[in-house]
Amino acid sequence: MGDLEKAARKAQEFRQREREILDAALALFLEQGEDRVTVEMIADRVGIGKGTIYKHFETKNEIYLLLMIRYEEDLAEMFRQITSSGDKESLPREYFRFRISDPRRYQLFDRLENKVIKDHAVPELVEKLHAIRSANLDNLVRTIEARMDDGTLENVPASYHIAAAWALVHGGVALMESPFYQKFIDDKSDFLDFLVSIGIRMGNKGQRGK
Amino acid sequence: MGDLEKAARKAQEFRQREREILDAALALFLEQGEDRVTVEMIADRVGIGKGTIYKHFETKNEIYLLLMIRYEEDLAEMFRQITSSGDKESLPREYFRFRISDPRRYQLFDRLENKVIKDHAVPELVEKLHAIRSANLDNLVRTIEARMDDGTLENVPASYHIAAAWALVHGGVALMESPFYQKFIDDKSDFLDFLVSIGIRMGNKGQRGK
Amino acid sequence: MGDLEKAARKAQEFRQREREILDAALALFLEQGEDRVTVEMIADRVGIGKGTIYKHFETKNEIYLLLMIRYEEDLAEMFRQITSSGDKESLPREYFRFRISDPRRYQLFDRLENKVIKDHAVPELVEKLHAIRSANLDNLVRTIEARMDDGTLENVPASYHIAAAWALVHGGVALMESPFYQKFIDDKSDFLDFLVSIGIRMGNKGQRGK
Amino acid sequence: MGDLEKAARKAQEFRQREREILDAALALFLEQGEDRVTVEMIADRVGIGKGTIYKHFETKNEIYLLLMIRYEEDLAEMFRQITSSGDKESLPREYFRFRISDPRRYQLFDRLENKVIKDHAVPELVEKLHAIRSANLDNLVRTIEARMDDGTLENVPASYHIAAAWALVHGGVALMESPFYQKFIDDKSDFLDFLVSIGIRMGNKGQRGK
DNA sequence: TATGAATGAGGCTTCATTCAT
DNA sequence: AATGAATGAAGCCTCATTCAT
Repeated sequence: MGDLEKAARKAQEFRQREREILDAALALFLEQGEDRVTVEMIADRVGIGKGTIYKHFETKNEIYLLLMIRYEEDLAEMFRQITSSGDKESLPREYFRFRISDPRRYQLFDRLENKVIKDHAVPELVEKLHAIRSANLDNLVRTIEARMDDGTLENVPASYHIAAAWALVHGGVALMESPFYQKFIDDKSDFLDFLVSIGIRMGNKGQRGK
Repeated sequence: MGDLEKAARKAQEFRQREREILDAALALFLEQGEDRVTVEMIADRVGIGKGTIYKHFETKNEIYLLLMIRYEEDLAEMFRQITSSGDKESLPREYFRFRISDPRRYQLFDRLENKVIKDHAVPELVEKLHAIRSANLDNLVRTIEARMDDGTLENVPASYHIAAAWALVHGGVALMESPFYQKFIDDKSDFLDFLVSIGIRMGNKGQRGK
Repeated sequence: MGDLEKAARKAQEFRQREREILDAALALFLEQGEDRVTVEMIADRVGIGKGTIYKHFETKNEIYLLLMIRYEEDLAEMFRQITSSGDKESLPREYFRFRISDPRRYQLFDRLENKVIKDHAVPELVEKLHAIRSANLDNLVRTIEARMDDGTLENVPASYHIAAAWALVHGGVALMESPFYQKFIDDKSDFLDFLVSIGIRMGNKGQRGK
Repeated sequence: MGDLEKAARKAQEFRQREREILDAALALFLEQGEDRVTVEMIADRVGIGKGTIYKHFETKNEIYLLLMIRYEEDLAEMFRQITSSGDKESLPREYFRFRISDPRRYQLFDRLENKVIKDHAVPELVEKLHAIRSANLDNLVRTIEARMDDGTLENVPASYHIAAAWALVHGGVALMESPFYQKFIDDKSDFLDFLVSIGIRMGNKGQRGK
């Protein structure tokens, strides 16, 4: 095996370890809440030393950000696949399906983003995160605009439709994850149908003011 | 002045101080974020010693809870007033108006509740909080049920209507407070109109499946 | 005892503890070198908890500076006493005597000052330190200027005389503290006499160019 | 090319690399201060791996020492050249000129020597350093003694003259490098003239007691 | 020989809570 | 009741050194 090959393998392993760390961190954050998880706990779960984590990430905040960026990049990847498959119509639906698919993570990231921004931590990465998200939303915007041209959707800025859907999803997730409201709703799946039906007709034309 | 009177005054002063502490704590939490606020900072703002705070509250978590309970009790009080004024119809509207009226606080409490529950802290108070909230929601439920009898609202469990509205409000607040989405929406007040219009027709009859 | 008295005593005790911490820190720095001394070691020597140190000082760097400021203030105090005793003539001699009197400390502070400045740490205190030192040197300058008017000293800016003496003292201290040069000089006290004689005639008039 | 030649070339390359490492280390120490420079930074600047450094030096302290030894050996080399050129008279002047020529380095090494000695690190190398320095100083001693025989210099042990000059240089350097004293002296080059004039007449005969 | 990933002891600092006065 | 000094567990991060490849 040549030296070049070796180096490539090493680099690969390094990236693999990075992924392991991020996976472990994410799992722990979800299980115990980010505040309760120390860098040492992450290291222990991966089975490496504390210091090793700092070969991969400068600070704990960077781990937060990288996790969020990875999430947003997964979304971008999904968008790319859908776009190349020609089924642009399904973009918004898939977008929100993705977001809801793992509500705990969704909430975690929301919390983390707020915290990181409040701390003015790692601003370059925050910017990067927002750039990716912006690009993703741009895709959505274009799809929505096409639908407004169809006349299906009420003719307001496309961002309104997206934001409103985002809000409903965000609120729905918070609701379903809240210990209190879980008791308040008897039949969760039935309620979710109700919520989805609201979401679907939310921006439809001819509804307003009715 | 008799001893009894004196004791009564003292007790009153004690309760007054408790209120001051809670007010200071709330103000600081909103200004700086709960993680950045130490018990000492609260004491300093009230102008008392740190130890005194622990004469009133057992732990910092208790302060969190008491703040939330006070909020929920304010809601209960509002409900009582509206009910006694006979204008039961306006209950839901006022409920959500109240929640939105101070979005920062609304989010703070949401965060705190999740944290406190995750920590299994002060469970008696959590229960109390939930009990008050349940009573409040019961009031709403009754009003909503009346409207469904009218035929105005779609005939699903009343909790669905409430929860859906809660979700939309919750999501809307998160949206408007998020640094990222603030940039995404150009004309905030116009968007809010849009969101409100959705909220209003959300559970109206005859919409579903359209 | 009144409450006021009590408070005063407490304040006094607090300041006393501060002094204890500084004394312990200084002793340890001199014994082991500042890099080897941890905050915990200082606390242990005083017989208090680590956290207590941070009630008195914000950072380890602040301890460094406070130590230096105290030293410079002791000098100022000495100056005040000499001035009030009317014997202004002896100011320079006493100044340098003081500096040499504890060479280890003198060197420690020199090292600390350089380090703290390189780290841009606690700039307000650095400024304060320099302000006090400036005031002290101003006193010296005035005395020196008087001597130049006498015609005893060569007529150059007074700061030259002071700085030259400072340099000789600084170098002499470094020499006497250096393990290597200690071996190089056989009879230390004889050499010191030699050095002092140089210092004394250093700035005398009519020497230059000879 | 024979195996022997190859081995020789390898050995030479190895020594060359050692020099590169030391150069990089010195440059970094001067730029950033020794405490801020990690072994990794040195390796990066040379463009090699961190581990390689440990093939050349056992510890970071050894790097310190080797740097100082190299400096002292450069001095020895200079001495050898001057001696062979027959101009022994200029030895002391050149010695001090050399020391002052790079004041930052001079101070760095002083700091390092003190640190290393305090840590009892690599005693063999410390000894070696001191041996070379002793030899260098012996050369100086002999020159000085010749001058005392001339009657130019006051008749004290030669080491006194050397040590006194060393002290003045050391102090002068500290002065000129100190942020504080830099402000204290207005016209630096004028002051340096003053200091040099002191140095020149410092040990001259017939001055003492004046 | 060269590498650089991995290590983990060790340092600084924070802050909720306690307790003697 | 009120105080605030004292505590120490706990967290984040650094970096010289090791060692398997």
